[in-house]
Amino acid sequence: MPSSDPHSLHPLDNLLGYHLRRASVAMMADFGKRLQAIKLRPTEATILLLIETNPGCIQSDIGRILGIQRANMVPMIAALEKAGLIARSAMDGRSHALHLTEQGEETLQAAKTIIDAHENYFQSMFSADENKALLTSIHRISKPGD
Amino acid sequence: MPSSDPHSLHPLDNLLGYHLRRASVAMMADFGKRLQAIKLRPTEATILLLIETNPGCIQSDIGRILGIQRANMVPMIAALEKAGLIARSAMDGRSHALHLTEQGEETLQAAKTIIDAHENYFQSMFSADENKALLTSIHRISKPGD
DNA sequence: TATTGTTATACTCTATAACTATA
DNA sequence: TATAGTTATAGAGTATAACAATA
Repeated sequence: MPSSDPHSLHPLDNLLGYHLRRASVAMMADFGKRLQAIKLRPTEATILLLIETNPGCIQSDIGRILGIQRANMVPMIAALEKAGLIARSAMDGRSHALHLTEQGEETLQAAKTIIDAHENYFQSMFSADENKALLTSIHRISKPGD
Repeated sequence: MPSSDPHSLHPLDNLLGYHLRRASVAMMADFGKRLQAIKLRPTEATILLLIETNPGCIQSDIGRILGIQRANMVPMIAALEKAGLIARSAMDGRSHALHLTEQGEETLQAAKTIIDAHENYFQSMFSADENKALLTSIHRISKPGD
């Protein structure tokens, strides 16, 4: 096998997909660990952020934004309601508007502090320019339509 | 709430961790879909690459490199052996050297063609300079020690 | 006819604890 | 004492199919 074979020497080294996965796992692990302090999981914190920005949205909206199946949204929303962080009020006969409770807003503020610390921890690995370039590039990969 | 709140307008837009996750999921989905043609899963293709580059390695080595628990390596290696893609030969009484079979080498070559197409599909979103910067940045996040 | 919420289910991936045999 | 392989098990996350109620 020729030594110029791009897979030979370090077969994973130039693979964007592999390192994207490892980086994502590393950040998710750090985020999850930090969120344990307020008994939230990463997806739950993300849902609280979305409800704050889109009060009155329905759980199917959130599922579409986050790429989560409707069926899998059910236990997540139920858990947040049971924990007293969100409230549901009937819109039509089939959908319920979602809002943060007072406790949900308080928890979200704590989550935001954690998110900032977590993001700063990783983003401080890079210069401002590197950071902007990195976010722009990753956006391009993750955006569905673009 | 002040409009300068970085979480308000598009609460996920500036979150590196969120977009890293979405990008990783997008690439993994594409990779997995392409690999179905040769009945491999992403992790299995990665293991074949590592065995080719490190013939005679043991499954615990692979687990350490990929961040997979020893217990979870067992069914993966067993499946690759059952599929006739790898062979095990006793080293000591407790560990087995791993090698690709002929069929395993053939399958790996097909996997490499798929990997190249998959990587090119995503890396063609960027210029050569952008690509290098992106890989360098992601390496920095995913590398354990650095 | 399409959408919302729901249940049930299954499959993958991951994490932990314990055991054995070997070094 | 530490390591390699293994088993069993439990917890997430994710995917599909089906159904009732509603739009």
